[in-house]
Formats: sequence, C-alpha cells, structure tokens
Amino acid sequence: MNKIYCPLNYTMKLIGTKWKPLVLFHLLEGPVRSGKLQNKVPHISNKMFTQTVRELEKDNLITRKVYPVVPPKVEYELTEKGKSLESILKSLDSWGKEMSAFS
Amino acid sequence: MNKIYCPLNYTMKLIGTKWKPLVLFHLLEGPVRSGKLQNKVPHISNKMFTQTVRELEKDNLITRKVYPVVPPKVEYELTEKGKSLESILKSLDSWGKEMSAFS
DNA sequence: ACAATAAGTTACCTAAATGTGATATAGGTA
DNA sequence: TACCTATATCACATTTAGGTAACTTATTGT
Repeated sequence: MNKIYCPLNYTMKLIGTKWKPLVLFHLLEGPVRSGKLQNKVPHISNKMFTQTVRELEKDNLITRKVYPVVPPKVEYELTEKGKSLESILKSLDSWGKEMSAFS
Repeated sequence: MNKIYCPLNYTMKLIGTKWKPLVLFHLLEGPVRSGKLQNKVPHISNKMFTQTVRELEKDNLITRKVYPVVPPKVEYELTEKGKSLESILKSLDSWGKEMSAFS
C-alpha cells in the first residue's frame, strides 16, 4: 500500500531505451533522410537504428515516408505526438551538457 | 561525418533505465526510508531496488544515510544534482499522463 | 531459546536489449 | 555483365537487465 500510480511508467515504455531519445532529438529540426539520421546518431548499429525507428513509428511518435525510387529514399519525421516531446528532449540534452561540464 | 555530439547520451547513461526515473521521482518530496521508498515503486523487486539506489548513489544523484540502530534504518535523499532533475522528472510524468489519457 | 524486525546480499536463472556480419533489392551507370 | 547506391532484413552471438528465493545481521521482546 501507499503505492503510487505513476504515468512515468508509460513514458519510459515509449522512450526509455538507449537510442530512442537520441533519434527523436535529431528529428526536432524537421524531416531527415534515413541514412542521414543514422549518421547523426554516433555508434548506432544498422540493426538498432531500423529497430528503433520501427518502434517509434508503431508508437506513433514518428512517420516514415517512402519514395518509390532507386536507390531507395526514406524520410522520417516527428508526428504531433513526437513533437510534444520537444521541450523534454531539449531539457534532457541541456541537463546532460551542464552535468558533463563537471567531472 | 555530420555526426553530432549529444549530451543526451550522458543523461541517458545516468537515468536511462526502467527504474531510475521512478525512484528519483518518488524522492522529490524529500528523504524517504528505504522500505517506504521501495513500496512506492510498484512491482520493483528487492534486488532491483537495491541495485538501482546503489547506482544512483554512485552517480551522485542520491545520498544514503544509515542510522546505526536495530533493526536497520536507512534513508535516501536527493542530492543537489538529483534535485536538478525535478522539472524533467515532472515533465516526463505529466507527458505520460497526457498521452495515456488517449488509447 | 527463539521469533520478529528492516535492510540488504547471494546464487541462480530467464528475458530483453544490443551487436556483428552476411544478404536482398532494383534500377542506373561503367 | 558487373558494380554501385540507400535502405533494410536475417541469423546468430553476446551483453545487460531483471526476477526469485533463500540467507544474513543484531537487537528487542516473548
């Protein structure tokens, strides 16, 4: 008892992984091509990148737009739901910047 | 090329796990005894609770205060660094609340 | 003697996350 | 014909996270 329902659980389920916040963060500026987005995220593997955007798409945080050309062209873009994370993502980033300034 | 250094990485290393944000969130009100804190976090196991607070302590986000009594009494409390996460934690929580309101 | 207590540890196990390397695609170009 | 391109998938291995149950500790109250 005295247990508290905490919506934070829901949030962590959606974006509580190593890569998701990074990918979302780099989409804040607008739509980005797949390869370029992947390049913006240091050290992410091919597989994890794909897996991450797939899940973000499933959870309606980003959209995936495929152009039927060869070689393929794919763009990812934040949905409204994704955009609503903007201030949180920026806060997390600037908190990290402040904190890593020490040590 | 075009890779961007992102302090978000640092942030995610410190608090990017299933339980850490939850534990920190429940410390926002002030110091809490170990058992009581654990009870506030639904479904956390004994082991994960201990492991989580150990890591938070190591990263200087919380302090652990042991009273030399029997049976043991231990209190956890946010450090200044931990307190600086307050607005982020609350934002994550209220974002979760808004979003889980749909679906 | 022995049970109760609060906080934690230990050994052992399963599940989830992440990484690596090879392969697929299909049209344009050398 | 063979290769290049951007995007993605597959099989497999490894690493990390998380769970369960038993055990420890030292004192007080029975």
